[in-house]
Amino acid sequence: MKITVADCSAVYSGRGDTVLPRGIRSIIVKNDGSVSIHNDAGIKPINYMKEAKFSEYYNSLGERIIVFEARREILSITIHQHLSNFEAPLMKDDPGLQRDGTEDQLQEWLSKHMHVFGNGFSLVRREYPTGQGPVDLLLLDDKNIPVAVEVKRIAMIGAVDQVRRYLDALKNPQEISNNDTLLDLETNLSNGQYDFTNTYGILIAQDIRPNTLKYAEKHNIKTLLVPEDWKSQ
Amino acid sequence: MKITVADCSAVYSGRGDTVLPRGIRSIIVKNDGSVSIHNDAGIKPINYMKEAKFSEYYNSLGERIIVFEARREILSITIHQHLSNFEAPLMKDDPGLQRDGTEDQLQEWLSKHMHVFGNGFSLVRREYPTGQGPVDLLLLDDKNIPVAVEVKRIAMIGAVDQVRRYLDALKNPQEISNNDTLLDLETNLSNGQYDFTNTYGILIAQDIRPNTLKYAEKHNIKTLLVPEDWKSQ
DNA sequence: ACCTGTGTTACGCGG
DNA sequence: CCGCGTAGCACAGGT
Repeated sequence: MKITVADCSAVYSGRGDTVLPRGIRSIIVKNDGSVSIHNDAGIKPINYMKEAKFSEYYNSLGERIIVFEARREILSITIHQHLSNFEAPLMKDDPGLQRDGTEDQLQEWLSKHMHVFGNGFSLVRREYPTGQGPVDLLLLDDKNIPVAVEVKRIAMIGAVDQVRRYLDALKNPQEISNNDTLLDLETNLSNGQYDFTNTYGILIAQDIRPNTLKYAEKHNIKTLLVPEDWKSQ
Repeated sequence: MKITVADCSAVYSGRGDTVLPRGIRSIIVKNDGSVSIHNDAGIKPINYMKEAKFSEYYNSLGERIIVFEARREILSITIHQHLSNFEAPLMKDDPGLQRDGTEDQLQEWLSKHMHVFGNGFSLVRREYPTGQGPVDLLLLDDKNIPVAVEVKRIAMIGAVDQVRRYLDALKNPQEISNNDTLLDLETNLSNGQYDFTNTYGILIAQDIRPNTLKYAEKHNIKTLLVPEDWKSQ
């Protein structure tokens, strides 16, 4: 990874359009071709582009212009004054980050601890396809009614809408989306055994925001909190 | 901004929990106290924390441990081997990025080009409060029916849900959210003049994804595309 | 401080 | 390549 400190300006065009006025910043070019222009605050770069190829030119003032290109995007950096350089030789294959308590782990844990949902609940399958994307968990309750469960670490209003979409799709299986996978279709067909007419939704999370709680209630979606010590159960 | 290259490992605990195994990386500390640990690929740092205060210790192996703390978060970096250092003196106040074609600009432009919506449309107001957050534009159509318009650059499925929430809130103004601002309430009261019983929604964007189009149709929300050359009109 | 919405979100996964 | 969903999302703007 190579760092250049320079008085520079930049123009980006692609997914959006931005202009970065002249100023002194760090330009970081990584081994995979990713570039970022950083100022002296915050986490995110001001301008950036990933896995790009670059070429260099000189303008009429003799200033160096570096053009990064990829995927119908272009980032052009003008070096008005080069200040310093630094080379950081890093690892080729970083072992990478290990996350803990992710939604996926929570989903896995819940699939093995049905009692959290109440008595008589059983798992049909994780990531059950609905035709509007897979629902996190499909359960059967004590009356054998299928239940669509959305799992979140922090549940915000969009999570309720997700459940509504899934329930909608489960109740109206005739609506077949272009984006359904073969798996979707096969599963739905082979699972004609499930009667979704009375299906309902549960939103379960470690934290549910007050507005989200209200919104869920309004749309008859049940809400549950995950036991705080779930990881140690 | 100070860059340290080191063989390091890290543990983060706060909004989530992560462990970063030992490896050679760049540790960037910015002037506002933000830290990021970067590997040699991609745009995002592996670990990071913003505007944190740090303190240093040495463990029994004589390795330096830097602990960053803020807002009930903690990031602990162990320096197994220090490799190099670099200081990049940047500007205190960066002029910052100028964006073009943002949703806000698009909204502004649309508010002045009602003809895009059809004949006889007029603007009531931008950011009209609904009790479920402000709708981007509130219009009156040729029959004086209020129309809730959601503006997006790229419209995905969540945008449709947003419109549904707004319409819902407009049709049922008795539901007063905790998060309504005074402005919300005042405006809603003073605008009892509008009859929302027949209100409907329009989703307008530069790009609407196929699934989103279908989903909008299903819920009787109209969709419109912004003229591609809107910026030059 | 929390909540809401945008972003060139980035990133990973699946098709 | 697109579509979808998560993220320690970051960040700005409001209350």
